[in-house]
Parts: sequence; C-alpha cells; structure tokens
Amino acid sequence: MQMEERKKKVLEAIIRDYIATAEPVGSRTISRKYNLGVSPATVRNEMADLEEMGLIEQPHTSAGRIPSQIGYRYYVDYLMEKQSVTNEVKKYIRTNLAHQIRAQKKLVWGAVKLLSQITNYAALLIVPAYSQNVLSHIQLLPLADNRLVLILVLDNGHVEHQVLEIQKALSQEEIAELSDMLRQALCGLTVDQWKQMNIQALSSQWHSRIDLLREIMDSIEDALTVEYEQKLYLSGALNIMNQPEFKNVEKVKGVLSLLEEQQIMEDLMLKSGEGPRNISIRIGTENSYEDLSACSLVTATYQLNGKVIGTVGVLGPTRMEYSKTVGLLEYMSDLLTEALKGK
Amino acid sequence: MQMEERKKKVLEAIIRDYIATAEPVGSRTISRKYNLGVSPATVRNEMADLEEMGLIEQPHTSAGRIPSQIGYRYYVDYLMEKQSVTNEVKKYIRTNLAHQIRAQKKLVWGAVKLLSQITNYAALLIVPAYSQNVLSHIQLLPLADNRLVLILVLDNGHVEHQVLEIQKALSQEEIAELSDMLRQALCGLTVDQWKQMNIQALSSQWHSRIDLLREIMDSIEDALTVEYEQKLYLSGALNIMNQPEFKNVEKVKGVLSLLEEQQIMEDLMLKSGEGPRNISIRIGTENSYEDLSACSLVTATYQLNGKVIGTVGVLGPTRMEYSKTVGLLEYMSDLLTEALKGK
DNA sequence: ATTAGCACTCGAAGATAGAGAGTGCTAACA
DNA sequence: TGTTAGCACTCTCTATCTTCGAGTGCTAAT
Repeated sequence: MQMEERKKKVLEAIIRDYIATAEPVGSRTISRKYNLGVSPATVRNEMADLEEMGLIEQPHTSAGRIPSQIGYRYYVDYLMEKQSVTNEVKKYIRTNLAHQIRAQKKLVWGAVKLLSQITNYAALLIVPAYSQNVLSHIQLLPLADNRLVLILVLDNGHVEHQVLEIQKALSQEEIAELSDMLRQALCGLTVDQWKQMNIQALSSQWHSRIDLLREIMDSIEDALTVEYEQKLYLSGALNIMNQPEFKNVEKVKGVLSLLEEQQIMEDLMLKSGEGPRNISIRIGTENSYEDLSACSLVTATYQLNGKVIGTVGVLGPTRMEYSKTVGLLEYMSDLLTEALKGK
Repeated sequence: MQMEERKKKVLEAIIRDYIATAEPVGSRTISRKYNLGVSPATVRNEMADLEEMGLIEQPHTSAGRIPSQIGYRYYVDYLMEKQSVTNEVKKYIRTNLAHQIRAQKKLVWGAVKLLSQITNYAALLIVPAYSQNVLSHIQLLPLADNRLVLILVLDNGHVEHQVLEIQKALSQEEIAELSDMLRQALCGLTVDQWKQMNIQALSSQWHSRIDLLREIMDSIEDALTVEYEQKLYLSGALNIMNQPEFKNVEKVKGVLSLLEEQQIMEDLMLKSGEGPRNISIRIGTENSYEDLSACSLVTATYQLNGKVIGTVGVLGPTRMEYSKTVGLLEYMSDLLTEALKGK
C-alpha cells in the first residue's frame, strides 16, 4: 500500500501511543510526544485523511483517534519493526526451561507458562490431533491381578498409557503374544488408519479372545482421546482481566469461555500463516469469533524433524504489543524446535 | 443454639429468599410469600432481634435484610434440610459416568464436570499429594534406541509413566535386571520414604551405572511431581461470573486466581469436617482467604478400601443453595467410593 | 503547505430532584 | 402482653440538568 511518509509516521505514533495507554490519542499529544516537527493542526489534517482511509477512527466527535482493525493490520504488515528478544529475556527463558526438556509435555508446559508470564497476555500451545500421527510403538504390560497397562508411543514423540481392567487373568506368555500381535498389526499405521481397521481382521489371529481384543482397541482409542482433550495447553488466561478494555465481566466471560473450547482454539491456531516460522497474526474479527473481536492472536509453529508438530501462540487485546510478541514467539518457536531435535 | 420457633422461620425465609433472588429481603415479602400468618410489622420486630443477634444485616437503612455469615452458619447447622438428589439427576449422573469408570482419571474428570454442570458453581476434586502413597509396582520398559519408559503404579490406583532419555543403550537383559532391582528396592515404600532413600544403598548393587541410576531416580521424582501439579481437577470456574455478586472483574479475578493455586486449594479442601461422608461446609471468611470471603466451599471425601483418597467439592457464592449442594455431594461421594471399589 | 485561532461538539463527572422501598417507632387493639 | 396499623423518616436509585474540558474542523493568515 502506498502512503506518504508523514502519514505513516502519524499512524504509527497513534498506534504506539494507543497500545501504551489504551486512551484515544489527540493531535496535540502526537505533535508533542512523537516529535514530527509539525503542529497539531497539520497532524489533524493527516488524521482526517487516515480516518477517511479507514485506518483510524473516532470513538466520538470530541475524542482523539484510535486505530481501527484495518489500521492495526497495516501496522503489522508495513510499519512495525519486529523487536528482538533481549538477551536478558533469552537467558531467563533458557534457565527456566533447562530442567524441563526431559519430557515433551513438561517442556511445552514450561514454554507456555513463560510466554504468558513474559507477555502478560494469555499463552496457548496446541499439539495437533493425533489422527495423522503414526503409532511407532505399542506394548502391553502386566500390572497386578487382572490389570494391564498399555503403552502407546507416537512418532511425534508423545507417549501415552492406559490402564486395562480385564475379566480373566492372562499368563505372561499370553500377554507377550498379544503384545507382539498388536505391534505387528498396528505399528506404522496412522491413528486414522487403525481407527478404521476392521477388528475382524485382527481377531482372525486371536479369535479365542475377541472380547478382550475389542476392549483393548477401545482402550487405545480412549488413551488417544483423553489426550485429544488435553492437547491444548493454556496459561495466563486471567491476564486479559488486566486489560482496561476487559473491565466488563461479560466480555471476559466470552473470551474465557472460548479459550476453554479446545476444538475452537485448535481450529483457530492451526490456520497458520505463511511468514517465517509460520508466524501468523490474526486481528480482531479476523479470528472469526464474535467473542474474540477485541482480541488478537499471534501464533508460530514449531517443528520436529522438519515437520510442523505444534503451534504456540499468544492471545491479547487488539491493542497488543505486536512487535514484542512477534519477536518473542519467533524465539520460542526456534527454541522448541531446537529442544525437540532428535527426539 | 436456642431460638424461638418463629424467629427460626423468619431467618429461614430470609435466607431462602435471598439465595433465590440475591436481593435484600423486606418484611412485607416475608409475611406475604412465606405465609407465617403474621403481619409485616411483627416480622420487622423479629428481624430487629435477628439483626441484634448478628444473624442478618442491613446493607443500608432503607433496604431489606440479607443473611450474615453467622446467619448462613446457623442455617446450615440447624435449619437446613438436606435435599436428596432426584432420581432424574441420579440417572443423569450414572449414565454420563458409565463409560468413564475404566480409568480413575477419567472418572474423576467426569464427576467434576457433571458437578459443575448440575450446580452451576465451580466444582473441584483433589487427589492428595502422593507422599503417603505406597509404590505398588514399578517397571522399566525399552522403547526405541536410547529411550526407556518407566511405569509407576501407586496403591491409590494411579498409574504414571515417564520417558527416560539415556546415554548408552542397554540390552534387554540389563533393562530387565535394572527393573527387577528397582522393584525390589522401592516397592512397598511410601513416596516419602524412597525420596529420603540414600542412592548409595541402591547403587551398591549397580555401581557400574550410578549415573543412570541417579537419572532414573530423578525421573521417578519427576513423574510424581508432574502429577503433583495436576492433581487438582477443576471445572466450571467461569460459572461464578453468572452470579450477580460477581459482576466486578476484580472480584472474579481474585477468585479465579486463587482457584488456579493448586497448593492453596489443596490446603482448603483437605481440611475436611467430621460429618457423614466428611461433608464440610466452609462459609465466607471461614475459608481464610480474603478473595474467598464472598464464597462458600462445600466438600465431601471419597474412599478406596476404607481409606480417604480424595476430596470433591463445590465452590459458589456464600448465597449458595446449600441444601441441594450437600445432597449432591453426598451422592457423588458415595458414587465415587462405589466406582473405585476393588481397584 | 503549514499554522494559529476559534467556534463547536460531545462525553465525563458532578449536582439536584423525585420516586419508592423499607424501616423504626408509636399508639391502638385483642 | 403480643400484634398490628399508621406514619414519618432514611437512604438508594434513576433521571435530568449543568458544567468542564479535551479535541475537533474550519477559516484565514503566514
């Protein structure tokens, strides 16, 4: 988009000031604080133009201007300078995650908590549904009496377990045999694939125990479904209450309710953009949910073995510190990708 | 506490009405709606007495009365009739939990969700820290390459797993040997006991691999610590925003922040009372946190093998439907105890 | 093209007034 | 002696009005 240099400066000043103060910005403020070397009157003329272009708007006639959604969009696309993470923050993050990298879940939790803490917005992380993941290992293990534990390992590094209650006790050998059979039949398949698998095909090898087999299959599905429900990591949701635009309980409730809807948040976060690290910025109604019309969602993906395996993001008011947030998310994306390497 | 019959009736009427409407109750309303057969003037006299006794209070001179915290306390102790769960609700709960009883975690989640949904308050469930639980089974299992998975089973029926990254691959035999060794050394001990165990004592049998051993011990601790952080189950926290006394964002924030503090909620919930099913009602400041001074917490315990292994509860405004809530929690307590039987 | 000046607009905040709910007190009553 | 009707009084709530000031748009001068 073409625009005179000074208009850009005015727009940027308005946005920066509004982000900082949450108050409509007047012409006087801009000419004084963001020394553009022109008088308020000149600024007013520019503002009138910017308003006509739809980049800023007036809450009412005698108030200053606030950025419109389009204004923010223009800002993040053309004006904003991404702010790199300071070394201090980098160090802080690394120290806090150093002990967490053993287990993927802990790592991911730690990352989300840090993000919300540093930004003061809500932070989220999504591990996509398992449907496309390949079962890389499966094992049945006897516990006590008539209890078995089923271990499932997926190619994205996640491990799940599920406890099985069975009717008749099985011998060690039977368990081992069954375990082998499951391994041969299911390993290498995606979750989607084995879900559609005909249990008959399996049971031909073990028809004597078709009930047990069915129970096991149900149990596997259970294990991956429990996880399905737990694959959204959310931290700092209450931070939105610190924002002056969320002084109203109804608005807060709208946002928090939506945040609890795993499915919706997943959909929102998985539509990732094209930029580097797949950074995506969705502003206001671009999130396509009424309740998020006053929020912006910034997301980045992270990878394992060159494949995107998750999305991490920050949800704040549209009046968000985009430049900082983007920098931080890029850093976090790289960090996660790095930490997962070789797992 | 001794009190004239009519005073009791007036107090109960005030509390019932206030619970239903959240509005101060006037003498006219009481004499009309709760046909006591006396005039408003008489009711006013009773109210004056009740106020002097500290059971009710006036927000301001020309408003009706609202119950004081002491009033609620008197109500739940002496006046309230516990309301049994309707068959309809019982059926609803049973149907919804029927498929969940396989795994303890799922059962517990299901119960909490149902509670919040039925009451429209926040529901919580706490599984106490593992420190007093006995490790009943431990097993090491090879995954791929240099990864092991460690399975821990506690006597309260909980199963945990933890993935281990090791430096040098171990043979099947070595793993089995190590697994046996761990089992012999640790099974039967409480979590507290083995935490204090001297790693040297263990390593005497396996000094060649003391590093690995240390890593494993750390990992066990990790596994139980992760769980430590996840042993509070919370659902319907946003329901408090439906209460008229929580129209203020600051109040909501106070409560929600506290609800996220696992440690605090644990402390609150584990101080359980003496009644049947250990039903405990804590009203307002009895919860000893400023942020909960407008809330009441009703809890019940549930058991496994005659031993209390968890507490389930409901958090709502002090203006809570105590009679319904208590009945529901008793039912839920029995149901959980029943469902866990024999596990 | 920029700027100073100025009349104008509109919301925020405070002041004022009236309505209504509910009380406490008094005196009458059963 | 306990209960009730009556009544003046208190205090919140709501609406209306006023004032204040920030910020604007327009015009004319530079």
